[in-house]
Amino acid sequence: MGIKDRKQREKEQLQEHILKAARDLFLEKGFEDTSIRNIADKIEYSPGTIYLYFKDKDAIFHELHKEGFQLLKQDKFQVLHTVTDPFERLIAMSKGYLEFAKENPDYYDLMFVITNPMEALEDKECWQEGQGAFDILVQVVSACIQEGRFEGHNAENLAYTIWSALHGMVTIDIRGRCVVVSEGKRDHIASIGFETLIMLLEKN
Amino acid sequence: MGIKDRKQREKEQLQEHILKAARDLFLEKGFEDTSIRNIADKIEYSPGTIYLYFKDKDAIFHELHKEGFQLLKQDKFQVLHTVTDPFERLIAMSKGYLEFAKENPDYYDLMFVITNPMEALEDKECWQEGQGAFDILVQVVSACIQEGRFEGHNAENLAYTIWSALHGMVTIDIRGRCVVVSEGKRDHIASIGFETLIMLLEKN
DNA sequence: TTGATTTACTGAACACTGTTCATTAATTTC
DNA sequence: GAAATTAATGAACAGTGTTCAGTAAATCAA
Repeated sequence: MGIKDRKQREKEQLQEHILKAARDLFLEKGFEDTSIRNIADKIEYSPGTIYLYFKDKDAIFHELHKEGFQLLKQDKFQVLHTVTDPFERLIAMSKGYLEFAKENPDYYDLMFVITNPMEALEDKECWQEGQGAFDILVQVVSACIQEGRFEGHNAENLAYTIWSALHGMVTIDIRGRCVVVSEGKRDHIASIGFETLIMLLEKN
Repeated sequence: MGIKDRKQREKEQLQEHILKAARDLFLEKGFEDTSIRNIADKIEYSPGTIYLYFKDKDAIFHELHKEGFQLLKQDKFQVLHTVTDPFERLIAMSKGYLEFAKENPDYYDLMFVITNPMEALEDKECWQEGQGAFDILVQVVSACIQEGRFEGHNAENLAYTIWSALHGMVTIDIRGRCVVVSEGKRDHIASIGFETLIMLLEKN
């Protein structure tokens, strides 16, 4: 009976259609200005229909948040395998992370700042997407330590601290708090911060 | 003519009354769940009245955001004058910053993460409250450099990087992203990060 | 082919949100 | 006491996420 198969296909197609509309609106107008009614208007369905395909608004943006992590992996973390030296890999990973944030500020906000998509986690102790990315960082730091770097440091602790620094730079920027740094540096302050962080790490 | 004086006083009293209600609700239920109508209900005035005393919701929360900075200064930065050694002062300041965030997560969110209060800046290039705090940090780092520490580093750049690290730790926590660190460390991970950061700085 | 059943979708309704503004009430001035 | 100023109201506007009774179409069984 192929009818059920077709129905299933159609259901997935409309779900993907909703997601595409949500993504387009989100990347154009941001999270706050993307409403269920906007999405419904765009795909020419009634608002109620959205709820037949997604539990609520958070579920939609959780899906987009997952997309963000896929993009980060594909665009920035994939190439890390080609960098053999652990410390070089750490540098490349940090740089890629900052590049991703610069190129996709809205996705970054959704992935690491906005609380809504986290509400859609079935198990709130288990944030797979973030865990995957963090584990890679811990691995890289671990490899550095095994090479004799970062004496006296614990891999997870140091990974967390490096992540914090990078995350801090990005959020200071995307949440409009970088006006405190002198005007000449302001628009590339994350790069400066990155260089400074590497300097700090090199002497450890 | 004392009538104008009294009227002025009454106006300021109601303004303060509105602010108190807003503060109470905000600290109890957070930014998102505090509405103009909530505030109006609490002080037993109509919603329209609020707009006779504040331009809009952002203006109210900009005022609370300012309060947060006063609190940070009084509670955590005031005592720094007693710490004479520059590096010790840098450590004390960082620790105070993290303490403030832990004790006042909602205020922190308003001061450094939520974009709304920034919309109420008359000149968006000039964020006085943040600037004041950042300048103190730059001063402290500067004093360390003058003492011979942090060779090859620029004061503002390093201050920004340290701030980023601390800010990153706080926001990872308050925006629910610290679930990626192993369970045993999770609830005091900012302290661990702080120690790690100090270790990094000590070798520079 | 017809009738019963399942499925898909609608759009009005609910309880909210920030904000505005004509109207009303009180106070102050002349 | 009348006029003018000031303060406060609350309904109205345009929006939000979400639900659900009702409708229409598609599928199934006889």
